[in-house]
Amino acid sequence: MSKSEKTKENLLIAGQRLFWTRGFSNVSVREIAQAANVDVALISRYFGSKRGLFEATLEKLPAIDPEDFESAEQLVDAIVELFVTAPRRPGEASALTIILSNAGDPESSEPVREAFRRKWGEPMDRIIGDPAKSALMSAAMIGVSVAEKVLLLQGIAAPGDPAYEAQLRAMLEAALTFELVPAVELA
Amino acid sequence: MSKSEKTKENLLIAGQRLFWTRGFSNVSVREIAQAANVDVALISRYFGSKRGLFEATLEKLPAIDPEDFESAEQLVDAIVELFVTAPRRPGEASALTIILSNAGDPESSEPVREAFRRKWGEPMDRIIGDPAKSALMSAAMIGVSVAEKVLLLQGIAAPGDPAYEAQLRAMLEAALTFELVPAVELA
DNA sequence: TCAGCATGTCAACACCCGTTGACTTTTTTT
DNA sequence: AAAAAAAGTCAACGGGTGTTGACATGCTGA
Repeated sequence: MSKSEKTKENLLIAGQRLFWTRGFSNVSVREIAQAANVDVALISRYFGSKRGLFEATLEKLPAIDPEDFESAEQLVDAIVELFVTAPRRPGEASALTIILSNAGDPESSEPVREAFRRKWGEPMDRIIGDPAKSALMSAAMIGVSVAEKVLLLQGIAAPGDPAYEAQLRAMLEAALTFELVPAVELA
Repeated sequence: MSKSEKTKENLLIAGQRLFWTRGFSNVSVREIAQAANVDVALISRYFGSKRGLFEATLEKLPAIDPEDFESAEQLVDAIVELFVTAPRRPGEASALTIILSNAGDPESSEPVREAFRRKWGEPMDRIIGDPAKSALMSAAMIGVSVAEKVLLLQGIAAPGDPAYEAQLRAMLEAALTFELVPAVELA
């Protein structure tokens, strides 16, 4: 790897960590440069602009590959891994945090939305077949994440709790079989 | 109403509209002042600071009163009204949008979280009895809102669709009866 | 060795931010 | 009508923002 490739990589890693947790507008280029041990000017040089670096980090998001799945049920495991297990590994932020921390900013929410659609939304639609159920599963994951990370609600099992993953899995399966429109009758 | 009360009111209305839709850090005091036809300096004068105005707008959020409910089931109607019907009235932003558009900003997410807890979270806990189910209902509403407003997912019935409200109601009722930990068995 | 390119450094740019204090205007009270 | 209080105006402050271009340094091939 050439020298410049190495500094590009450093900027990407630092940008990823900061952008993904605090959102585009809440992180400054100088802060990223300092975290990457690199001069600020190099961000504009190598990525064109702050936004360019942001979009480059989005490219590093893991994606769902429809080829890997034969049934919708198999998807649940992958989603739990992608949205819950992986983010807990050191250095890997939650994909959902990105969505949330950029929700209010029109400039950054658009590339985030596009990345989500391309990397997860469309593959999930393809696997599940029904866009409504696919959307509902996304909604379930997002809802729990917001409740846990933003509102800091008690009651939902803590992420450290071994029951947490099972609970999310159950919610996803419920979403998968949830009868949409008209409303279901419940006891 | 005295003259100053009127301009305070104008600032609150403008701040409400802008803060609640675009988030604290994505709105400038000059923009609010212009929208309220008022000088910028008056924000600091009347509310102490930008943050002071922000917190003052949060006080105008509608609240849930436990006195009004005898059963958890009655709550579903109120939540749908509060989070779905009311925001569609002109000038009233969604309470959920506030949560989302401030999720990435540590400074503003704290007062938002506090307001949420005081106005909705605790009353809901009181009515439902089980904090886990209460949290799950919040999560359901949030998830659907993010899917609809942020990710712009297709598949979930559009807000204009008469089926939309019934669908949300069904989701809330499902959350209310959803068996948490251990995972439920589904067909 | 020296030219040429790649890479990194630095200071400055124009701009926007929230906040402040001195000032003028308007309203109310004496 | 004069004095006092309230309300509003304006310019400037220090500081942070992303971006740029001139310059210095490093490395590489002729």
